[in-house]
Amino acid sequence: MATIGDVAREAGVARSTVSSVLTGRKYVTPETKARIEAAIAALDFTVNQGARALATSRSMTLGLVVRFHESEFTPALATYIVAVTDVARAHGYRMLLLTDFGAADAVRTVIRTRQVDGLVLLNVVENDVRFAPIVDAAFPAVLVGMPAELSGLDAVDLDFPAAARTLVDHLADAGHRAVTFVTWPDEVFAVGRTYAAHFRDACLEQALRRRVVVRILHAPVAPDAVKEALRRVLDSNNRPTALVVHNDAAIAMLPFVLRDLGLEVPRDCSVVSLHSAELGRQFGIPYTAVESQPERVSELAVGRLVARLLSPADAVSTVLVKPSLTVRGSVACP
Amino acid sequence: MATIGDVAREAGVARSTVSSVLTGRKYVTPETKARIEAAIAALDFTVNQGARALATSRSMTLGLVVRFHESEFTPALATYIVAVTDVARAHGYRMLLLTDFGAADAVRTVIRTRQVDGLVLLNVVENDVRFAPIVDAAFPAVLVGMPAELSGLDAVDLDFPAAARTLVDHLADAGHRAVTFVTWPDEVFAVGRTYAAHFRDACLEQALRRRVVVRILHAPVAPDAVKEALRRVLDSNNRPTALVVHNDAAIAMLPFVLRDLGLEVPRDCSVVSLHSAELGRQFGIPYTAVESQPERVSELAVGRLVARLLSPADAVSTVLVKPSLTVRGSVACP
DNA sequence: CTGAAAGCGCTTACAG
DNA sequence: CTGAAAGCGCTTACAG
Repeated sequence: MATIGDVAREAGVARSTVSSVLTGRKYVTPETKARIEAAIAALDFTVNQGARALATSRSMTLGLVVRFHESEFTPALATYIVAVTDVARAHGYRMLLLTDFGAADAVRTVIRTRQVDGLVLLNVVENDVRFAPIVDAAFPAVLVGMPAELSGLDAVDLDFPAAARTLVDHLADAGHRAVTFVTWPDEVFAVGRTYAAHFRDACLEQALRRRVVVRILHAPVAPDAVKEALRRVLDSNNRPTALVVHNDAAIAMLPFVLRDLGLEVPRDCSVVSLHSAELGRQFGIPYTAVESQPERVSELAVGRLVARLLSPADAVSTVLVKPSLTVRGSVACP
Repeated sequence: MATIGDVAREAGVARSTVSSVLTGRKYVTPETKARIEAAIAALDFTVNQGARALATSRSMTLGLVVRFHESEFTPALATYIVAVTDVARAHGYRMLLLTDFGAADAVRTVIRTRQVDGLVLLNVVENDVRFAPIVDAAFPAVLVGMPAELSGLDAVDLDFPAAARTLVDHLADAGHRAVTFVTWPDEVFAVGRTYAAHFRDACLEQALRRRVVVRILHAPVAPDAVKEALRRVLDSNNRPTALVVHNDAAIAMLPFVLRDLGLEVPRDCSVVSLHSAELGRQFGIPYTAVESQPERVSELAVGRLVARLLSPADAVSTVLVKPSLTVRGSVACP
């Protein structure tokens, strides 16, 4: 493996001059530069990133901290992982993957060993154990998902309250007055998934405002259990005229249940949903919906983190991605 | 951030002695060792991995090369990413995530910049463009998935031929003589997914051996298209008595189609499948099946790579994970 | 058993 | 504009 010294010798200059053209931080006469570039090409030289990191004390690497909660339904995780990594590379950063191994300790260790310049946290919960070591070390980080109010960290997420209002309005505008809101199981709220709570709160508020009566169903995510829960709602005498669904498992299973019961959308029941874009695409979920925007969220999150690395004193910010409604004709007048 | 020099000063020893207790490669008297450990604790010292990597020329980092093929159906990708990373950590390795950016160049660059000690390739295809730079550099790597015969690289995968034989036998044993084999669309074969071809070949061979007549359906993966394709097969006069499905999109949509047509499994049609464990779990796919084993495959793959890092001269090996059949009562006598 | 020295491959003031 | 020197934080022969 050629080193910067080999290149310098080949080009007949000092190592520091080679370094100048590598970093581009210093003017080098075109002729010298050309000679150095020729030497680099001839020797097939590539800078040793580790050595550079040691010299600059910047690793040009970000850490992606992923957590897995068994109780959840997250086929969309890969989309975020890949999107975040792609965006990071576009900014010139590599991505170190940190899976959960006693999350708080993992974060503490990676910060202290100086392996990464900043952290991206996926699957954030309200009072995430990963926050403390980051805040303690005043380490640059960005959250994908909303924390509780005062985490002191940058965060990016879909605007779940706005999404809820959009969906409720869509139903209210069509004349619905009694809807069932299918949301996540209690555990999801309990572990502090703010997307669940924020969506629910906004949904109920907007319903009140629009004079829509809402019943809440905390549906499980296990396939059979969620079907059974949906069946009970749809097979009753006072069937709601519409469903607002915020539960990926439920929306994936809903078509089965509807067919079982011989119900048609929107004739017998209107449906709107908020679900992951990935799920929607792969299962062709045919309902009017707001879908997650993993690419957009990832782009903004990494962009924020990179900006903070450049100016650490920036004020902490929270960015909410505007939801967009895709109308698919699953809503009719009741 | 405390350095090894700070620790040495605090403990009143030389830096090299501190290094000896850090690496554990040299005997140090218990008293000195205790003093050094106390100093490490007092200063909250953690070794700078980059500096260590530079000194040892081993990064203790593996690269995970992920490719995305739009045409595919891979909600299971995250499972592999997380599993591989977990296993690597258990072996003391960090994981650098490399998403596709002109795959061959990406691999070449990461090898030359010495950022990783070895590579794990996910989503391998038959004549993967990522092979050449690895073989050229004689770089340690392991493939998750089967390459064409002579890649010269270690590989680990589910034993797809054995899985095919198991499923065909299961149907043949129950007396089925005319089955339809639902497989991946042509593109999947065309891009060189060996799992598709290996399964198909073994399926057809075993059917011949067991005197089962097989019709082949290359089903698309788009939700509506795959439903339509299944509908045509199941709604015909000469409906097969059983289905062998190897196509995650098809198996996910099959229950819809069956209910639409008012068909019951196994009364009207038997079903066996090979699909991803992730899909099976999240959608509760109710059919007798062989499921992918992401954890097991990941464990063996990383284990193989780590072993090769220790003894680079080992013979190249191909490991096939034995499939296991989960019987769920979706097969009856025709 | 311990320590002084050299070196891993870079970058960055600082002279010239 | 170019180069010699020091330094980033470790490890590893090699003396003692």
